[in-house]
Amino acid sequence: MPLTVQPKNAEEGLALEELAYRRLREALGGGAFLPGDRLSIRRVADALGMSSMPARTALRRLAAEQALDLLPTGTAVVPRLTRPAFIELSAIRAELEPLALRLAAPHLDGAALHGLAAIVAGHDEARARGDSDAVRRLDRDFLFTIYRAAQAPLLLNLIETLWLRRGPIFWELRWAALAAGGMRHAHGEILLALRGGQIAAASAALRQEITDASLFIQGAMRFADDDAPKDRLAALKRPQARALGG
Amino acid sequence: MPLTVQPKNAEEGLALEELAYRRLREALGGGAFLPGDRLSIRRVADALGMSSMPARTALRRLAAEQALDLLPTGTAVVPRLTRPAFIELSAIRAELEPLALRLAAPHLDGAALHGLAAIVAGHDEARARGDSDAVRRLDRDFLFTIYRAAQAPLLLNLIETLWLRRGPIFWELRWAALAAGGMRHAHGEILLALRGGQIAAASAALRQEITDASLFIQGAMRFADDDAPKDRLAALKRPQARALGG
DNA sequence: AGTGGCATTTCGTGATCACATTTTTATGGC
DNA sequence: GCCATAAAAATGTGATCACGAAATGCCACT
Repeated sequence: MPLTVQPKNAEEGLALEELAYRRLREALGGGAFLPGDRLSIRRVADALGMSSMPARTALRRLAAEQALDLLPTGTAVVPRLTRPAFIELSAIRAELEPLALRLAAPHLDGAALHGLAAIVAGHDEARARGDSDAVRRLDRDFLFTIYRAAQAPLLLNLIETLWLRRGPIFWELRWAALAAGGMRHAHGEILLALRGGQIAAASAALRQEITDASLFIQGAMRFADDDAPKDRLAALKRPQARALGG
Repeated sequence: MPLTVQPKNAEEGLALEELAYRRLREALGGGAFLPGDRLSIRRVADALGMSSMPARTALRRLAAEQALDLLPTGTAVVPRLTRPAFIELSAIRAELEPLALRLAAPHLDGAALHGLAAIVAGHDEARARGDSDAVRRLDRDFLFTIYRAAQAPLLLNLIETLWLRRGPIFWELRWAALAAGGMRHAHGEILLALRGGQIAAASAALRQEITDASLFIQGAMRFADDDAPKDRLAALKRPQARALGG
């Protein structure tokens, strides 16, 4: 992941398919789409100013990575997580991310720990400012700085995919994210354990954080399947409610 | 209205891309290719009797699933696991597969346990016969019967992907697989624990099996990175060593 | 106004082609 | 015999098009 951001120059020499893929991936992770949105090949191609081919390939790639779902007709759609799917996703994260932390721990030298401390400090400051975007970004930075240190490319890729798939439902929770200020912030605790060489404790704290966040979201979120039955009946009477059309 | 034409056989009504994908996936899992083999779009398309488009899409899909690697030029290549990559893969499996077992345990009723017992019995018989292919297949059946019972589609998909990626190196180990007869066979132990409702014990046994198998393979296998330096020198003197498959 | 049926638009799939780059093979010089 | 070099074959990418299926919109009819 490039640290320096130079979109124009960076995108200039890229293959079109790679450009489309990155744009779509960024849009997905950034909450540009809502769960249920349909992304047709031609519309994406038009929006990106390219022919169908690169857009098609990019959409298929994201679908293969589980970042998009495919309708039976082949149309790509932003995943609409059901409650069981979200629980499953959280359970997988609760296994893989502590694993990544344990793998990373031996590689975290003083400089790396110092960098993590800076992230935590920045996070606390951002939270004091009420800058929820910065909080979220720094939360992510803290964890992925650790995961990258694991030097486990396959595992890192899996975790990124899981986050990407969780992305859309998180952005629908933008309102709840503010309330999440009351959620226990475990990164300081994790950092402390890492500093002390207590790898198992750090791993357990991370697992606990993931589990807690999952429970919080399960409580705060109304999932697609939760209200589906009654909504279907309601939709018969009031055809507007929330069409899934794009 | 007929949604799609009823296929005469399983492959008849299939979209070409799906057919290519399944054929390639089956070939990969079945050991038809060797690590390092290059699969070019046109050659695959020719072999399957279709145009480039479906073959291209199928190869890209497998690459996105990490079942194939891509050279910088875009050519697909059967993954050549290095030792660190294999260790990483095993570590991920050691987390995810026990998780799947724990999720599956509540759903394993008497009939399911009976089916598992039949698989174990068949496995023991096949091992007595020296039928290593059947042993391998029943080993896989035993585990995936459990994993499917977890009713966790995302997790199942991840595990399948990991197995697919591990596939090629396993088939290079065909010779060693026979010697693996001495490897502890933990499935009976797992089944016993499941029968007794000892989920944690079953999970631990599965994790131990994965770890043991990983260590065995690490000992028996010469990985790509292990002998790369000297082999490159040898290849300069004997240019034939191993031609790329087609 | 509600409804059934039909036309239009949109969509994914797959074929074919041009183009630039890479990889392989043949060639010639040492 | 060995290696650099050029010719040739192979390869990935992306554009464009045709085709059938699906979704949408429209309008006449009741």
